[in-house]
Amino acid sequence: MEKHHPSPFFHSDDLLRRRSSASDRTHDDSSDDHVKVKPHIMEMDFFSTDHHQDSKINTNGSSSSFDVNTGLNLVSSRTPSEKKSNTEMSVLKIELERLHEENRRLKSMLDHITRNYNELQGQLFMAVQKQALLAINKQQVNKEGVKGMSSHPIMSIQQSMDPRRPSTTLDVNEPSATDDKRTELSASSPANTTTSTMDVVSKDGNDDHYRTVHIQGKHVFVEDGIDQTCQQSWGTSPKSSPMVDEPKKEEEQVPEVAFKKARVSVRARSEAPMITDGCQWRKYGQKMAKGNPCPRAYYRCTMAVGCPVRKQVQRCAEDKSILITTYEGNHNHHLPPAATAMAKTTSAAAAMVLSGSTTSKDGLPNSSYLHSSLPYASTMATLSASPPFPTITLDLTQGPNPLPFIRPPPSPPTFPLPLHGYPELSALPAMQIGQQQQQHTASMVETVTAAIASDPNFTAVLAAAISTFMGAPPPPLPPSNNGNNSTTSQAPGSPQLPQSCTTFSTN
DNA sequence: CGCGTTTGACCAGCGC
DNA sequence: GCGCTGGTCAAACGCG
Repeated sequence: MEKHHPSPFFHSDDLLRRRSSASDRTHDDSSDDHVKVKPHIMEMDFFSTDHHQDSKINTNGSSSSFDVNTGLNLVSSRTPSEKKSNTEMSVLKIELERLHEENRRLKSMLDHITRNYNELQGQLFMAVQKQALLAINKQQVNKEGVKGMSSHPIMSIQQSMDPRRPSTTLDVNEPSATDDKRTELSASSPANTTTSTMDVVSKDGNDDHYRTVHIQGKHVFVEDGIDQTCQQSWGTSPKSSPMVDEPKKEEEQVPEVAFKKARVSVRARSEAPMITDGCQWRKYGQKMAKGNPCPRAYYRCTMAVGCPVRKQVQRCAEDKSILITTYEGNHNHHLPPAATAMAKTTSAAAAMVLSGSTTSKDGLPNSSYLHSSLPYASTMATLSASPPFPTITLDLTQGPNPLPFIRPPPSPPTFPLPLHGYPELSALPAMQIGQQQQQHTASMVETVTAAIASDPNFTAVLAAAISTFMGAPPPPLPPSNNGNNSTTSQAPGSPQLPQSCTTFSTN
């Protein structure tokens, strides 16, 4: 259905290359001619009306060589206007050459920048998670050392119990404001109306103890709980899906299993029935889901035979303009260039999630959980996880507090978002990284979340990152392979990750 | 005719 | 055990 188009860069470059190839050829010819064919030039000029030789020679700006090469003193037979046009042609060719070179330079620069961006983005989110967890540990230490922390502007700690299992949770800032077992590390700087949230789930050394970090605006909520993914298998139909029995070894790799079986979904406003994410999908079913008048559509990846990746697309019952798409499963093939670009862009960021598992403690849909517990839920992007299917949810919907200047374009949504279309995305992480090295935890978190809040598509890219990283082709394999090598390719050295668990849609 | 979508049937898991 | 629900299958259908 969805056809991916070659990158505009490729197009323009290709065009340029093709255009310039003519000049390349003539250029080479000329040089060759100068060296080797020179003895024959006389004959060629004598019988040919082709002016290439002349123009080549003229590029040297030496009209005398013209006479010498031909030996026919043809100059005298040319009109001044012909000479002039030849000169102009040469100039144009040189200019074309120059542009071609410049284009190549810019292209390599772009590659370089993209690579750097990927790395930095990954580092950024690694740092966010690290800092958040660091802050938790700090609080736990404080909690043990100091009692009555509620007077602290940032921290107040509250012990609570997980419904299923005792766990230590921290409730900071407003202990009585919510019953959620979470810790909020609040940066003190006020008045940032743009908010966005991101949930990061990590695991402790303890196998079944997980920690969810919600980032909302300037606040970081930390949530402890039990990791169910180690005990619970995820998947669709155990009977049918080839992905289930595909790699049975996965079952032995507990943490990876948990991650592989994660889902990633995105809530976003979109009028389009489905979003373009770089993969090809075939609809295989549609169902009416309970509590939602809109049917849920089931799609299967058709980019490779037997690719187990599926996705569900459904409109939100409360707001039909919101499209909820959920990806699950692992691609067993190389991603198309569009998806690969997205994967590259964001794969590093997913390393953050990799460091833990993707799960959360309660079985509630995280969107509702977050929306009920977070004041700006409708305007923020949320990335969360929830059992029984560990699901990373990205909420890109914008509600009563829209960000007028950063609204996504109204055109049909297409993922991955072309980075070059969002130049600020390239600049931001590097900026933030530079700041994070110098600033306090709180301000770092603030910076990060502000960056996320400043552009919903940044979050989209992040979500894409995580989901695509989970489904990204092994790094050593060449990207942009459209050839759907349907061999199950797991990088020998790289962890097995769920592939392309992503859902995208924008306005 | 091939490919993708539609749609009812079927199956499994879960809760009562 | 039964019913509900989610997920998948596969035959029928439509379109280019």
